[in-house]
Amino acid sequence: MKKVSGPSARGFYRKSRQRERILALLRSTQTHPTAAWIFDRLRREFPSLSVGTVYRNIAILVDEGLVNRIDFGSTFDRFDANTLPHYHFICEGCARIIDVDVPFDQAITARVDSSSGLTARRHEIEFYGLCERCAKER
Amino acid sequence: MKKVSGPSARGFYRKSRQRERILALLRSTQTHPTAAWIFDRLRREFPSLSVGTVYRNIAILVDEGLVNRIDFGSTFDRFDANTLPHYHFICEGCARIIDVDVPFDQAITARVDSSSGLTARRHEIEFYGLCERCAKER
DNA sequence: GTTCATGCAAATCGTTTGCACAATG
DNA sequence: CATTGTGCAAACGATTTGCATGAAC
Repeated sequence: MKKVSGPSARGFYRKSRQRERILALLRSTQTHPTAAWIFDRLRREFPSLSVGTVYRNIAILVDEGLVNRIDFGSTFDRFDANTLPHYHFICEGCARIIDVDVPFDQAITARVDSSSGLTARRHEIEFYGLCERCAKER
Repeated sequence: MKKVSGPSARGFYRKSRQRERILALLRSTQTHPTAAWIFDRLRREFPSLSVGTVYRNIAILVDEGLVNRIDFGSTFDRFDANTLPHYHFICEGCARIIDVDVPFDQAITARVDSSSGLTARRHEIEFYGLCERCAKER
């Protein structure tokens, strides 16, 4: 249970044309692209681009705080037999997922204005921070 | 952009000792196990257990609504250059992720009672439902 | 000139699947 | 006995990594 931080917070990165373009691409769209999508787009400009470069640069951009990775801080699926509505706390130190006793608030789902064309049926909340154990270790 | 539903909602599953134990295991813990963790535990009881069986049974349990899969309905990572706090809408029809204009409510983070030992620093919300396009197709 | 980023390809890792056999109903 | 579940191993798909070369500073 690890794999939480970025590539290496060494702080200094040389600039590269490829990374500049990846960031520009991500900033130019409202969608939430996958690495494959980015690769496909940029291949036109950089005919010899490789997927490794895309992944490495995304990791750097995430490390720099310019881009967010949308996941649960975990690469593999997790499962939960608690089928009652409840929220999760994800520890940024150890990646544990913990049920929180924050009351489930069904009214939040209704905050999505249906005039947007979106029909929200449910919602989930994840809280991020440090669990007791990890908070002490720092 | 697909892969949204379960194995096959054919509705009938024979019972199996392995699946019963997987469900019992998931119900016995507050953690949110990965398939590997389950496999490792059950290997003791079923020395010839295979990972395929674990995955197949989890899929069945999810299909039956007895277990939830914790992910974003997507197998690959997605990225977002919008670093301002905002919420996401995930379409259960096409798996698209859409920014919603629900006002960001920082107060929600404070709902995590610090007496629980958890230190929440931020939160995220995902709304699930159907986007305009998918709602029409049904 | 030294260091870091790139391209290429192979490796890794979580998950899925085809097949022959065992268990269920 | 007809069908579904299991184990095994191979296949898969997304992501990562080692290495030699090229770009950045």
